[in-house]
Amino acid sequence: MKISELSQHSGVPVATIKYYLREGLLPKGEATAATQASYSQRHLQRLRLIRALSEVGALPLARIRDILDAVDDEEISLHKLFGLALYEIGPTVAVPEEDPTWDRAQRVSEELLEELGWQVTPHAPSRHRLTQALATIDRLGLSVERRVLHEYADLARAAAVRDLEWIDPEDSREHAVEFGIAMTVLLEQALLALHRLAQEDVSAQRFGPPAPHAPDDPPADTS
Amino acid sequence: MKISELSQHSGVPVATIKYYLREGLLPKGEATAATQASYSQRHLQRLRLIRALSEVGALPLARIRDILDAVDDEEISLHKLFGLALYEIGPTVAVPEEDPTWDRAQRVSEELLEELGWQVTPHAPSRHRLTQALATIDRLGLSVERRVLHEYADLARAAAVRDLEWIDPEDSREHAVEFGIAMTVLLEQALLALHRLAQEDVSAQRFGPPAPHAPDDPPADTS
DNA sequence: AATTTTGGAGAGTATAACTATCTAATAGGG
DNA sequence: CCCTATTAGATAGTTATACTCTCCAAAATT
Repeated sequence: MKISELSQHSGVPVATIKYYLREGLLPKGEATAATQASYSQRHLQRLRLIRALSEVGALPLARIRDILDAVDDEEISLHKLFGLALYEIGPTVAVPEEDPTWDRAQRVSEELLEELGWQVTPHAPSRHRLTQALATIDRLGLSVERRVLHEYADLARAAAVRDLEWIDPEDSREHAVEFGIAMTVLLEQALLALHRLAQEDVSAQRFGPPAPHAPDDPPADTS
Repeated sequence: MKISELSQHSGVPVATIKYYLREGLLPKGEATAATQASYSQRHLQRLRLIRALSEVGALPLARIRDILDAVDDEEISLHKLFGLALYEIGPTVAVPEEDPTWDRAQRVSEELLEELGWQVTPHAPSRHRLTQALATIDRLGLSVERRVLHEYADLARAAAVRDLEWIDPEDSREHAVEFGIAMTVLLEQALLALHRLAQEDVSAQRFGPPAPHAPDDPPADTS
C-alpha cells in the first residue's frame, strides 16, 4: 500500500501521516526504493489507533507515542504495559509544595483508598488527580462527604470491572494490549457521555419544566 | 483589594489576571482613579472558579467565559443555565457526513437512549460524543454488547443522581449555579480518578502478580 | 517523454493561554 | 511635596501542540 492509499483508507491527510512518521508515532514503511515505501495493514491499524486515541480520547501525541513505544517493546509484559498505559492516559497534575489545603485533601484521598482496600501503587498519578479535585472543592468553600466518595468509588469500581472484563490475557500480546488500551479510552468516553446525558435527565426531572434547554433550536436535526 | 492583593490571595499572576480582564472572564474592578481599581471578594471567588474550571476541569477559557456570561445574565433561569453549562463542559464533536459507520453507531445511541427512557434534548452534544465513541470502536474492528452499554448507563445514572443531590434549587441563583457548575466539573474529575484507580486495582487482581506496575520495578513478572 | 507521486527535510500556520513591555497616571512613605 | 513603586490599559512577544505547505530529486505512471 502506498502512502496515498494509506491516506485514503484512513481518512488522514498524507501530510499528517508524514508528520506522524517524523514524530515516530508510525513506523516507517518498507522502503522499496529511494523515494518509495510500502505500508501494510499493520500500519493502517496503527494509524487508526493513533487517531482514535488522539481524536476521541484527546490524548496528546507525545503520550500516544510513549504508549506505542512501550507496546512495541517486547521486553515489557502485558501487565506492566497496561499499567503504564493507565498512567499515560490520565492528565498530569502539578503537585504544589507547602499547601495545607492540598495536604488535607491528600490525607482524605489516602484514607479513602485505604478504606476501599484497593491495590494501587503509591505513586499512581490518579491519586494526585483525586487529591486535586478534593483540594479544589475545599478551596471553593465546598465539601463532599466521605460517604458520597465511597458511593462514587463503588460505581467507579463496578465500571472498571466491566472495562476489563472483555480483555483476554490469553490473547496475543500485541492484540490484547493495543485493543485493550483503545477500549479503555473509548469506553471511558462513552461512559462520560452517558454520565452527562444522565445528568441532563436527572436535572430535567428534578428542577425542570417539560421543555428543556435549547440555545437556538436549529430546525431539522440529523436523524 | 488591589490587583496585587487579588493576585496574592488567589495565587494567580497579575499579568494573568489582566489577561482574564481583557478576555472578559473577570469583571473589571471598581475604578477609583485613572490608574487604580479595587476588587471585591466576589472577584476573588470568581477568579477561583475560573481557575478550578480551567486547571482541574481543563475547560477552554472561551467555554468558561460563555458559562460565566450566562451566569451573569439574570434573564436565564436556573434550569436553562444548568442545561447550558452541561453542554459547555463537554467536548465538541465533529459530525462526519456520509459515513455508514457513524450512522450505525448513531442508531445504536438513539435506541439505547430510547430504551433507557431518558429525557434529553435531541441535539444534546453528548449524543454525538457517545456516537463517536461507538463509531470508533466499530472502526477498530471491536464491539460492545448492548447489555454492557446498559450497565454503563445504569452506573452513569447512579452517579448523576449523586451529582445533583446536593444542589438546592431554593438556594440563591448565583450561589446554586456557580457552585453547581463547579461541583459538576470537580466531582467528575474525582470520579474519573477513582475510575482509573479502580481499573488499576482490578487489573492487578485479574492479571497481575502481587507486585503491580512501576516504571522501574523488580523483575519478577511473567504473564 | 511528460506528468504525477514519493520520501525526506524544513519552514510556515493556527490556536490557546499566557507573559512581557511600555506609557502615563497616580499612591504611599518620608 | 518629592520620589519610588504600583497600576490600568494596550500592544507585542512567547511557548506548546498539531498540523500544513513547500521544495527537491528520484522513481513511478501514463
